[in-house]
Amino acid sequence: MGRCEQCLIKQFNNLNALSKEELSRISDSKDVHTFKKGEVIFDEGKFSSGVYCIKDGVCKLSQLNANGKEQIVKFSKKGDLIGYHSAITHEPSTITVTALNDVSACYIPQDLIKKPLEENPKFAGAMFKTVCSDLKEANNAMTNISTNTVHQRMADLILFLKETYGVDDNNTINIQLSRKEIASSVGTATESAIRILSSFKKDGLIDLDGKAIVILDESELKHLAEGI
Amino acid sequence: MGRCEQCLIKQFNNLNALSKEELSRISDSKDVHTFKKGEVIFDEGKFSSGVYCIKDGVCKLSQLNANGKEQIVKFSKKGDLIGYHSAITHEPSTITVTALNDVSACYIPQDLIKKPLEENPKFAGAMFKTVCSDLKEANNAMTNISTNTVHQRMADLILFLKETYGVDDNNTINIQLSRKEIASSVGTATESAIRILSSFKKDGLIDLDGKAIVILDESELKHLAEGI
DNA sequence: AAGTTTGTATGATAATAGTCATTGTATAGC
DNA sequence: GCTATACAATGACTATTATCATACAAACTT
Repeated sequence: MGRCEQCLIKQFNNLNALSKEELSRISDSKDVHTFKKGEVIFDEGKFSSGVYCIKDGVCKLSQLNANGKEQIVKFSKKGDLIGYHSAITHEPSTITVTALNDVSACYIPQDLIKKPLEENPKFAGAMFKTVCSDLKEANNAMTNISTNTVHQRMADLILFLKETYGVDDNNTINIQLSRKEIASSVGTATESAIRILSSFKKDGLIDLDGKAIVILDESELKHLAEGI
Repeated sequence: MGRCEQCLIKQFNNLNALSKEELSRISDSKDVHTFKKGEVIFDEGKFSSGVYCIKDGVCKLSQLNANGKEQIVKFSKKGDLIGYHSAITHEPSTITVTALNDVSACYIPQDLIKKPLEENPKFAGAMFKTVCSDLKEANNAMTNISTNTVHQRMADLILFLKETYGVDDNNTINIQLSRKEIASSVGTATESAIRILSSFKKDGLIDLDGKAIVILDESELKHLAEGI
């Protein structure tokens, strides 16, 4: 197993603010976990006893309402740290994290994160900024869901997926979600999500090939997302 | 003007984690600002050059979408610190803060907050927990807006207002919002909010007297909020 | 390979919520 | 106190979105 000191993933996250000694201590105790597509990494209501640094793969962070409807609140990918909430607040997790494709992640025991958080201002400051940014995104999502139509949010999601995960040579988005997952992210019923994707295809905005989404008219999608 | 060292408000927030020296330095530079009902404390898109500690009053934190629809993302009251986002991230504010009634707040210049944030782990840790808690609430709100009906969210808001601001001897909620503000918090149109409040009154769940809301049947409101 | 399960697609319909219009009612400014 | 303005309430109507039903396709199971 590789050493954290040499790991390139941390260039993408706040662990690069740690000192050599702190990294070395983490490297001695960390453990690489792998999760198959669909597997739950940790569960709403339970304590996550540590923090995961995602090495590869994408996962969804979601919540269930009282009637069992799911809302995806965030996607996390390579470089993201997940599970820090419990480590900071000593409260059970309020979200479930599920692998969307095969995920490998380094598990870092809670203590090894908490100590630098208390003693290393550079690391603490970086983490603080990350949470502030997450909060900003959550507020934006709330306003988006509340004030925009499902059509707008669908266009917005497609653009977000392109922005975040990129496209291949054919302008096909580099991540494949099920229709149910798309619906849970947009905040609508699965049937509505399917219908809107079909109408986007009919209107020449996108092409659909199974779960793959090809972006055909990005500027029109942008107009749609802004409600024009 | 009183000294921060003696101020009782800080018992309710993270400033109590500051050292005597830090508090004294803040006290020397702080400034009490007052805002009339409806006045904007700071604006979406602009930098807030400092942090406010609310001494008295209630304010709303809101965002506008592209079409000018408002979404209230949070209420803040006595003891809350607002405006820390810009101080941490050096980005313009993504929310507008507006006084809902007459507000007095101590303005603390950015530098005096940033220094303890970097050097005082106790204060930094407390602030970190606060932002994590805000994030948790924002995620819950997102799921609530996305998966619950307007009726449920209205019942939820009424219970939240009671929980947060209390009720007087007649079970009247100790804060008065306009119908538009209620609608912007619930995430619906003003007319819909009015209609739902009227139906709650008709069903004996609440009583309405101008802007005042009297809670008559709390347990039924709870059932409603949970979708039962 | 056949059967089972899960996911996708679409029509029909119903529920929900939004918009527009109108009237009445406070509230603020002069 | 009176007028202008904003706020509240409600009806009528429309638009949006969810639900239910069904058909078909894809992906596992054994």
